[in-house]
Amino acid sequence: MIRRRVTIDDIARQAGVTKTTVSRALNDRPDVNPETRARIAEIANRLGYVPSATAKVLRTGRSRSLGLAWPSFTWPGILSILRGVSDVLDELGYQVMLFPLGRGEEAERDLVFRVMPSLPMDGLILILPPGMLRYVGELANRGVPVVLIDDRIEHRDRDFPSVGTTNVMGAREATDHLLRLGRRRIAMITGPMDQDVSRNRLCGYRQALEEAGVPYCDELVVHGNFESHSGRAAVQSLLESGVRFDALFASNDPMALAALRALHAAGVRVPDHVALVGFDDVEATAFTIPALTTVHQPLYEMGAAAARTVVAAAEGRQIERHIEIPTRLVVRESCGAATVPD
Amino acid sequence: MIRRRVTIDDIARQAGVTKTTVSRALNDRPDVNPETRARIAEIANRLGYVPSATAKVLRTGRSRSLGLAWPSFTWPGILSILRGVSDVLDELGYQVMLFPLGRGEEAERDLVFRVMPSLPMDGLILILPPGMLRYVGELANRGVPVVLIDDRIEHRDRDFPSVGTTNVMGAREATDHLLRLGRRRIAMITGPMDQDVSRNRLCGYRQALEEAGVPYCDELVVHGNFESHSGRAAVQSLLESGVRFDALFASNDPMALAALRALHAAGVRVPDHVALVGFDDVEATAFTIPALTTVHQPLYEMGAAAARTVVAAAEGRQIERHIEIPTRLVVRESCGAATVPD
DNA sequence: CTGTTAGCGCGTTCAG
DNA sequence: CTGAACGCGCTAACAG
Repeated sequence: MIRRRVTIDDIARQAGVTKTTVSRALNDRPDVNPETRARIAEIANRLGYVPSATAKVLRTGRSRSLGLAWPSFTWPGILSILRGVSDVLDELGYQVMLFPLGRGEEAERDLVFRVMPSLPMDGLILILPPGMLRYVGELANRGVPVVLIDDRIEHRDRDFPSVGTTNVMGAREATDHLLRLGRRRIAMITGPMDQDVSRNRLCGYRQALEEAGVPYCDELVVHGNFESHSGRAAVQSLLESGVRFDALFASNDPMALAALRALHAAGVRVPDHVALVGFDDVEATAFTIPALTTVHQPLYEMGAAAARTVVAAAEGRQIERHIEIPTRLVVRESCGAATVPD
Repeated sequence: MIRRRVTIDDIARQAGVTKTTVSRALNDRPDVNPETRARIAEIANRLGYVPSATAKVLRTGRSRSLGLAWPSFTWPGILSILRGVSDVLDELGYQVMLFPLGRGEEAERDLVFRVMPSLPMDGLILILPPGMLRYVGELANRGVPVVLIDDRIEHRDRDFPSVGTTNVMGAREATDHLLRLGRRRIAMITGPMDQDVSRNRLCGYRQALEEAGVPYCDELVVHGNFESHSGRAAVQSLLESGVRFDALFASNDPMALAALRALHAAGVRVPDHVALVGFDDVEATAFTIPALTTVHQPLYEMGAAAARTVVAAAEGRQIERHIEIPTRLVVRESCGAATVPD
């Protein structure tokens, strides 16, 4: 059985006032007689009144809901971000609407020119692969609060605020960890060098070596592309080249996992012969044997920070242009910890 | 610079007609002069008109958007479901709003009594942990289309339609695979026996044995609780009991992964000494050495099916009460395949 | 402290 | 084929 929706008019009638007064009372506005307010609250409650978000939006232009644009196809890490966003927004009383960007550029255009103007979103959180920022700048022009989450880019001063992480420092800590364990011939598998993130992680690696006074050695650095198979290829090429190495730092976990497997297949023992470190802290790293030491990306926290930022912007508060959340080294078994000096 | 929103009134004025006509033209209604229609379309386009979803909802009561209630805290599998839902809804032109249920029962009540009546959702997809179905029945009463996704319950005839999977058959196939490989002493780690899913998977195991004429053996069955550590405990208890076994079927992957590790630690070789199979096909299973054979849960497809179903219901079409999507055995290395007879 | 009036943008009668 | 008038539910001037 479907009964008609209870409106402020119904309450007004029962309370013997106008809907204006009801509206004021229910929204905790000043200038309402405490008694009247109480009476209205009681009636609203008794009638099971629930405000119509739609009508409110139409009138006020604000909806307490945000869009979350995500590349639905990729990468499990997105789940952590989503959780971070969702938890914070839930707490702040905001709703989240999901916009998959799987269709690529067309989807982005749709979002910017059709969906956002149509739907009542107070702001937008973007989780975009690098290079997909074709149209979203337009939103910033239009005054829509937008925050970008990207573990790959450490950019300030772009079109809109962003949340990132410390790729350089993460890589430096990882490398440093290997150095402290006494490893000196540390090989590295990079990501695709046209991406900031790859350059940054390589940079961190070099910094650590330099600080430790260990010479950088070109033949120890092999280029990968963040895909699993390139991790395997990298190991093969290292082994074939005959270059000696006692540690391996892979720029991301999929490559590290593949490397582990390739080393295993070649009879190289981890961590005895070669200590291995990855980057990202994907779920699987905890389950391999040996479990993989890796650099944890604070994705949950990044999502949470982005959510807080965009809400702040939507509510007209001042916000930071760029927030950077530190990575954290997760030491597991693949480095043969135990013997850490300090 | 913020310009005022373009409305049908603006178009009407330019076209020299009323907004009534514009509305009709833009919504592909009959009874509009083709010329007028074309002219209106042209003007709308030129002005960059975007309909206000809010106003439409207020007027029509339908929003082309659905709610997706999810227990944000748990289980990576949720990502696949989310993708399935999101992809289908994107294709059908529906929006998805996320409702985290992390706060538990209170969150559910909120959703049912505050959020759904307030927001203009045409339907709701529920991903709920078993036992959390306290208030949602009320939505069904109110005529809101609701579909439940649950890999754990194979229930028909409940309050609302549901999408599930074939736990019994999946377990039977897994066990059968081990039998075909010549294993006869197949141990099993169950889930918590108060859950349907655990009973079903055990049931599948027994069916397979029976069909193969292999006697069911009580001391080969150890009870776990789906948590990692219970997988380790189960292996320890099997080893300590001294019972001979040449295969192990774990009721889910976390337990299987832990079991792999425990066997490894005890010097038991997988698959040589013991063939191992899990259930769920979580990401990590592909990365262990040996990679884990497991039963794939069609989570993506379940999400997709649920989305299609709830849309159908929202649009007044007839729907099935229960959809069951088959599991699929993913053969990797932990059973020592190769020698499969047929 | 409260009521009157107006309108957010749209779809839908009911007349022509 | 088209227009006039109305209302979805709510908030915001402006009066009193």
